[in-house]
Amino acid sequence: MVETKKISKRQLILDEAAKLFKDRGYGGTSMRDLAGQVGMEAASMYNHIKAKDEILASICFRISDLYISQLGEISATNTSYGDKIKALIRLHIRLMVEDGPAVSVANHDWKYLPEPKLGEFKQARKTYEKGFAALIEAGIAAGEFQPVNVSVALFTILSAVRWIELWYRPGRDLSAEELEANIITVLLHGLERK
Amino acid sequence: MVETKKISKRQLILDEAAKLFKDRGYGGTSMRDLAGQVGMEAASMYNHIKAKDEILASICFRISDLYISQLGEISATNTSYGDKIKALIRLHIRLMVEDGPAVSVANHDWKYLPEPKLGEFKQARKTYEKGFAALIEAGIAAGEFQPVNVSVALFTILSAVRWIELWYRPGRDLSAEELEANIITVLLHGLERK
DNA sequence: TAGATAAACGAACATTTGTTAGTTAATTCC
DNA sequence: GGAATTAACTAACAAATGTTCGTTTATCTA
Repeated sequence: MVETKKISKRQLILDEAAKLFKDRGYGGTSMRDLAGQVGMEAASMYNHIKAKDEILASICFRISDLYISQLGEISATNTSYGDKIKALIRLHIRLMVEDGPAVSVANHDWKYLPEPKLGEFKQARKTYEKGFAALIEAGIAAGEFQPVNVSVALFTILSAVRWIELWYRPGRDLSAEELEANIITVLLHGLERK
Repeated sequence: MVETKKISKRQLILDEAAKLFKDRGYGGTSMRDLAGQVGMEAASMYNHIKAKDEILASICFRISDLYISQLGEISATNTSYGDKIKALIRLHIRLMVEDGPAVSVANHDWKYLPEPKLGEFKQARKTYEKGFAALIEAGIAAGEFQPVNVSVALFTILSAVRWIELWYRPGRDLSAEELEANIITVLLHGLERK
């Protein structure tokens, strides 16, 4: 038997769902829309998934798990806090470029998760933010960073990389590497000349 | 006749709509939900508004008009480019704090505008971004700013202030003024110590 | 090859959606 | 005070929603 289906039908549904959710939003995407994109009838999809909101949950938690595990690895490295922050910024950019639609859904449509999934996701996000903030705080304590409000710095960084999804298209005049370098310059060194 | 209704019923509908759209999204908010919040039946609202998407358009264009007119004023002032950028950052923060729900809707739900409104809004946004980018470019040319990619700087700044909506609550331990000062520090001077 | 499982289908379901129609009560105008 | 306008209501609409049902077709297993 030839190995033609490298990707499961379920994964195909999740991938197409991420694209549609990103473009039209969760509520704006009907199961019939999605089925049309996948190439089957809406009813047939229920052989592979349990419900519409299970699709959403699958996408969101895959991304949040990824972020949290990566944060753990980066925190544990033996480098300066500046380097850790840079690594995190690079992680965000890389994930956005490589897994754009899913990241976008995890950023915007998570609020349509039904309880108790909603609470779990919020907690996961908080865990990530806490870990990120701890690095900034330690960097300030070590004298590496300016004594700026930690929450403000955290969200400024998080949102700066989040915007990429709405703007960056692979194959723009800017490579992913240049994108990283420029964002890091602005965030870590500032726009104004010293 | 006593002057009790300082605010029109239409404006009340628009205000409540902005809050609901922000929380549940445009598609996630039904006209019956909105009517319940306003305090009348769904059908009654059609005495004050033409259609659901007209509500969305009203909110979005009020905000975009505001931004564009303010950008014009700030551009025309006789100050350094650093000061102009700071003024714009302050404008974003102030609008977000004072008119949060509407700004949030203009940031997220504009994509559900039907044509031709959608095209008009996109153009308005592009106009604003062009004007903002021109200031950054001029600042670089004048030697005030680092020679960073203009688009990256633009979107890093725009998204940094956009994040406030999801995080800042008036009456937090941080005042609006401190918020401004901290964000400007991070964006213009950078996180790292010089 | 026979039987079992997986995966597709069309049809129908109960709700919910935005909106309109027709009507009635309140307010304003002359 | 009568007429006209405004703004509210109930009822209903057609369309779209997520999902289930029973059935058929394809695929794998023994």
